Parts: sequence; structure tokens; C-alpha cells
Amino acid sequence: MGEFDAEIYDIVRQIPPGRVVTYGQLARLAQRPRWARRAGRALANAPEGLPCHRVVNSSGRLAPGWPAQRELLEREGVTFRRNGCVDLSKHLWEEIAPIA
DNA sequence: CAGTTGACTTGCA
DNA sequence: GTGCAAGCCAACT
Repeated sequence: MGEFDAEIYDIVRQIPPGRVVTYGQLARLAQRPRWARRAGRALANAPEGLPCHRVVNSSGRLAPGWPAQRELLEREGVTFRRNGCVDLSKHLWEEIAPIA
């Protein structure tokens, strides 16, 4: 595994419960702004125990072929819109702490 | 080696 | 809100 993948996993482990981040955000935080797709690939091959259910795409859409993800998020208090997407305006993780 | 694919994003209609 | 096109870049055929 490359350093990028390790960086992604490290960041994902720091996502607080009840919050979500986008693949693009992960890529930026790992200092590879254009590697959103590769971030997705890294998570597809993610080690067990990684809270990768807190990662969604820019629209708040969940990972395909993984119905359990929604339940995991709901369990943490994440709310969903009627179209089945995460309400990003409420649950998107702020990379930089808000000023006071 | 060339073409396709994907847990993506942004922009425009 | 939805849908489509282009851009993206490593991994896979």
C-alpha cells in the first residue's frame, strides 16, 4: 500500500462519530487534491475496523453495494434526506475547526 | 502498450 | 431537486 492510502486511512480514523467527509475532502487533506477517485479505491480495499462508512461523495450519496452503511450512520445520529442522501449541510465534517 | 473502469467532482441545462 | 458531459488519475484488462 502507498503512503497516500495510509494517509487516507489515518484521516478516516479521525472523523468524529456523527460526521461525514467526502472523497474530495480526503484527497485534499492527504495533499493530493485530484485524487478523489483514488481515495475511493483506497477505501474499497480498506482494512476491517476502519470507519469508512463516514465517507460519502460530494452529493452525500452512499457507497454502492453497501446497504449497511446507512444503518451505521443512522446509529450515530446522521440524518438523511428524502432522496436517501446524507444531509451534508448538517453532518459534513469541517476540516478546520470553526473560529470560536 | 492502448483502452477501459471506478466507493469522484464540477459545471451546466 | 435531477441528468448529462467533461475532467481527472491510478489500477486493471
